[in-house]
Amino acid sequence: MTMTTPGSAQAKPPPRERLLDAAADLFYRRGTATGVDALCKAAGVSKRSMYQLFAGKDEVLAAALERIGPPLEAALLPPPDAPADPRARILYVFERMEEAAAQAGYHGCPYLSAQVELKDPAHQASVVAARNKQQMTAHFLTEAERAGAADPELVARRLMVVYDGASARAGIGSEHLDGLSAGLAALVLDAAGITGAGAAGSGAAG
Amino acid sequence: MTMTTPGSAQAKPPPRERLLDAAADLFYRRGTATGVDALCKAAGVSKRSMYQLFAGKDEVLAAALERIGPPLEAALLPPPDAPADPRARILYVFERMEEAAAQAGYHGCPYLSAQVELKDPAHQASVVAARNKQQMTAHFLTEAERAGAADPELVARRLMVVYDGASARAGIGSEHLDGLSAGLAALVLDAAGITGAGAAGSGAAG
DNA sequence: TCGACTGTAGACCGATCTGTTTCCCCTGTC
DNA sequence: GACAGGGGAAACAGATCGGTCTACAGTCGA
Repeated sequence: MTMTTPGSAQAKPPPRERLLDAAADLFYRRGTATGVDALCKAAGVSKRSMYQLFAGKDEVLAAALERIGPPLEAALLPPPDAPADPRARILYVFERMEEAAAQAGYHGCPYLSAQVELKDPAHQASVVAARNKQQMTAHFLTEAERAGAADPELVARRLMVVYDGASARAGIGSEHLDGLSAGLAALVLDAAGITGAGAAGSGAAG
Repeated sequence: MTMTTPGSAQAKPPPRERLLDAAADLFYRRGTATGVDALCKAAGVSKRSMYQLFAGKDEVLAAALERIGPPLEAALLPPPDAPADPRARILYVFERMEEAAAQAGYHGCPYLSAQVELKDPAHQASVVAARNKQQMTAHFLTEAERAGAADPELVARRLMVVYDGASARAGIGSEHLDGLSAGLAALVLDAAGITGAGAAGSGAAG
């Protein structure tokens, strides 16, 4: 076996990872119109290497969106062993998103941004984005089912609308969300009869 | 007076209007990355004329976003003399938006798309977009105040989140919204105690 | 020391980008 | 008919686009 992966974690990761990291960062901050020259320069990778590792820019974009999936889920979704309360496990997502949205440099959900920018739902990066967003929908759906909601799919769809709307508005700087999305999500849960562990029902005031 | 504006409404509008119409269409359908060559060709206007009428592409984009404001408001906001019921005047917006979103070629709110694509809130087109979106917020705020809501600004902010989230998800083809946004808006109004003209209060089921 | 291999640097290609300029037709006025 | 001006067609410029290719430096095992 050739030592393509150095045994001791030394200076920098291999070109492929450097490319994906730079792509996730640049495409998110500056948009998918960022050129491959800028991308390769930021990654410290030659274009020759990039085109050996990927078929083209679109594939790099799709792979970068794929790559940020696990860390994004880890940051937004509650760990499987955390609180068992479905309501808490749903509101958790909105609380983490609002925390992220309060940071400087937040530009909304990277999947939604990519889909809006590309406009073509058939683009491979759009497909990856849609698939990853589906995981959050699945989380909402699972918890709504666990909570015994009458129409868990409606709950999940409503929560996704709240999530995308709030993150988008925060991402373009039009909204500061001090609990706005969490309050809206709580409203959705109240209407579905998904109450907290031992809490009472419809107490959320307008 | 030279006959720059022909007295009789003949074949085609002047170059400026043709440019703005083509810009609104192309930038919305293909994104703001559309080139000026394609724009001028679609408008039937020479680049020479375009750069005489506008300082550059960015100014054309901003002017095009400005131009679509009045017709968009006319299509989405209830006419001032229509129903006096604040709840109906709010839900009206979501019903019109869902109708538009059901049409082929819908790609979400053009203002939000532009802001997401440009990413720079200081871009003149982003400023125009933000100003125009503010008018819908003002409509929601006015009606929430008229309805005597305890926190009309919160109601307006929540409604904008629902509006942007639903239109964005419909625009990228991830959602079909059969009353989804209107139901969510109704939930917001219920929580704020904004009931219909003679209707009862909190009947919306999850 | 010698390939074999990997990866960087960067020239290069044709196409396209924004923006400028030239040329010329067409129309209205005198 | 002469002429002024608006505006379309298109060449042009310099930069950048996505993508290909050559040249060379470093590192490995033998």
